[in-house]
Amino acid sequence: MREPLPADMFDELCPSSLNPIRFGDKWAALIIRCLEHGPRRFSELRVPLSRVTPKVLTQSLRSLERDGLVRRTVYAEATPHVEYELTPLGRSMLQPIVVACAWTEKHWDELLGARESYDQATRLDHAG
Amino acid sequence: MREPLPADMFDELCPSSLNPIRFGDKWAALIIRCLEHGPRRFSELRVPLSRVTPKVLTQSLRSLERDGLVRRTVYAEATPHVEYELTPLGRSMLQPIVVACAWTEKHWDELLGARESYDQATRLDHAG
DNA sequence: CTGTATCCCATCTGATACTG
DNA sequence: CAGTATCAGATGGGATACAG
Repeated sequence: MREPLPADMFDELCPSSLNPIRFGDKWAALIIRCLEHGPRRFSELRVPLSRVTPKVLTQSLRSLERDGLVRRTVYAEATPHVEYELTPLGRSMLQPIVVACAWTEKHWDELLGARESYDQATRLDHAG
Repeated sequence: MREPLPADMFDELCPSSLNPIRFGDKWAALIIRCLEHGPRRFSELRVPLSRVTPKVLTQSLRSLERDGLVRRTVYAEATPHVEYELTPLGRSMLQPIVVACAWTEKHWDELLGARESYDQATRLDHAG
């Protein structure tokens, strides 16, 4: 039995919307990291990605499948289900993702600080 | 006198629209690489980025400036001009960018092949 | 030279409800 | 369980023209 994915796997502030580094669409990198340790079912992915609607999650998975990064397998058994897993190509993408995430993590404060300063200066500009 | 940037610096097929790895907006990574070897003027950047309209180029530069990745300097001399250059933070981003670009370059064919196969299979699906 | 102003369209993302 | 359908909003990007 594999480990369930934790619901708090991703910080609410972490999604790619604030992260300047993006791999494909908004959730692609997070999905790939969810698949790092083996195949996952759709419902499993929904746990850590609870803020993603099923429609968007499907979209994103299809896009990853299209790029050959993820393989989708349907099991038409008594309890039918679907599993997603990384292809070798998808797995190879973990390296640049990890490097990028490490950069972001390391410079997160610097980044937020810069934005704050810039926005404040801009506001003052527009006011005065 | 610094080297002018070549007009064919970027392949038409290369822009981030096809590249699944993105750093910020569509042109951010390309801009950062344009600034790798020193400051550049707006008009200089327009040469290799000829497919980017001035409005969008400005937008993207502002966004990079906001994130503290690029510094903008105005020279109000007889011939006024503006120079953009990487901050240390921006320079540090070169590493993840280079890693990501290396990945994309290495797996480009694989990626395009996967898309083609997927699209073809999808078309057949919808036809038959 | 270094941008801005408008207008517009495409894409992405999301909310909500529904289905084989 | 694993999605799809529909509608809507936000955002990004681009064309074109103009300005300090």
